Amino acid sequence: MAKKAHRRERREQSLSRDRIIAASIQLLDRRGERGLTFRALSERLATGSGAIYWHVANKNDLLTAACDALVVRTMNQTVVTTPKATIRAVALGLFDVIDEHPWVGSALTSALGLSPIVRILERIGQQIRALGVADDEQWAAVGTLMAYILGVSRQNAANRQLARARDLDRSDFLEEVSNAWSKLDPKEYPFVRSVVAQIRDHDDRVDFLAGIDLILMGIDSPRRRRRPRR
Amino acid sequence: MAKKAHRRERREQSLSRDRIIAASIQLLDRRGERGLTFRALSERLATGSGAIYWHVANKNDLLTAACDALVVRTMNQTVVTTPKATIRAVALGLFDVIDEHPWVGSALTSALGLSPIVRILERIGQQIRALGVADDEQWAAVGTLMAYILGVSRQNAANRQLARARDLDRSDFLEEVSNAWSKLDPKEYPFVRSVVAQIRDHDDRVDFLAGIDLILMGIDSPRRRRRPRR
DNA sequence: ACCTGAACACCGTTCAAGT
DNA sequence: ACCTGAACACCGTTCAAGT
Repeated sequence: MAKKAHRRERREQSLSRDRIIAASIQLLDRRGERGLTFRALSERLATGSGAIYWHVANKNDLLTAACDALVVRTMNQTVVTTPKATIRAVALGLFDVIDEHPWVGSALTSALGLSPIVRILERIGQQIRALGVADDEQWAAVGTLMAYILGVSRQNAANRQLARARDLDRSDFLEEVSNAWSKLDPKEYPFVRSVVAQIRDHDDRVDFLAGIDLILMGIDSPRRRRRPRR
Repeated sequence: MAKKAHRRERREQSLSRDRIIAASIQLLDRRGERGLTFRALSERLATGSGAIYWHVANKNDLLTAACDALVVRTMNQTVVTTPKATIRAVALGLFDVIDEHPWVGSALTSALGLSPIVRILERIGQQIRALGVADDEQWAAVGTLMAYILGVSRQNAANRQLARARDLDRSDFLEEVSNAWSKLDPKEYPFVRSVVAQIRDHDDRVDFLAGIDLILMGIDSPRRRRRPRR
């Protein structure tokens, strides 16, 4: 008599950091942020939960690594042309990854000085330099763009997740939001009520790029008080 | 013989949503995001964990409510003067609350259409209107500012938390980041390496306001191609 | 109407023990 | 060196039962 009636078939590939990260991305995509679990992961990888800790420090490390993998992929996909076009491409690339993988948005906050953020800073920074922005203003410019890109992308992703959680598609969701906003007290919320119409049929990606252009315009326009003649 | 040797003294005040929210804020401030627990909360409020569910739908509801309480307070504290000054004041107010209560940053993402976000949109929107921005461009302007404010504040808060977790003060933390960045490959990371010096002695609040001004400049500057003469 | 607290179905992380 | 899986110390949420 065999010791175990039906032993689990052993995984064919041996465990590795990369395989763990790939499985994590799948889990996060398919089941959301709360779907990434050491139990779910070890089941999917046909291993013990403790084995994962041999390749990965902890859950946070795992999340950052998954994030970084996607950021690297995105950066490699954007072609470098003129500075402004490149900035737009990087921005849109990040917007789209976060739209597709909403968990990237929240994970990306975690640590300045950590690789995914640094990669993005570098990419944008090089373009800001190419634009001829003064040395001592480069940091502010890059920081502003960075904050904007992550800020909008994250908010967009949050909305999508909210919609998905309630089984609504994009337009149903916007419908619901604009309905809720229409019911606000017009005395207390005149502005929000006045943009209800705009909310309903706006295009997130277009708005996003409009904001980028707004910031690029600010970067380009003369600092200080008076405008130098051209 | 008494049934219980030392019965727990009963709370003097009866439970209420407000008291629960106040206690949650304290817990979040003192012990961080992971310190908000129904068990910790019920102990602090001298009640059963289930009792809290009578006043609050679930943990997410609780988090949003705590968030909203602080946003309301902040909005009430900012004085309205000129449009741009008001925008700066609102922005700085939010920056500071999030700096002081880092968990507000992450909780604020959650839901468009939910009160704290709507409150902020309204406040900024009214100023954008007062600036005379065209109707169909107001939404983009407000959205950009909003994303920027939340984006930077959140990143700042994340850094502070990271520093606190490692028992470093601000300058030690920046020291560490700039050290790490100095070690990056200069061929791969020329930009990041060139701004290492700026990172070390920059003032977050000043940079933050510089970004706001950058965006306000963009909002003010003529759209389309050509500049109208003044 | 409001509160209690045990019970349920989960977590991340550790670690002695195996190969 | 790498893996196993039980054990530990937690979670959020529910719910019969109490007042």
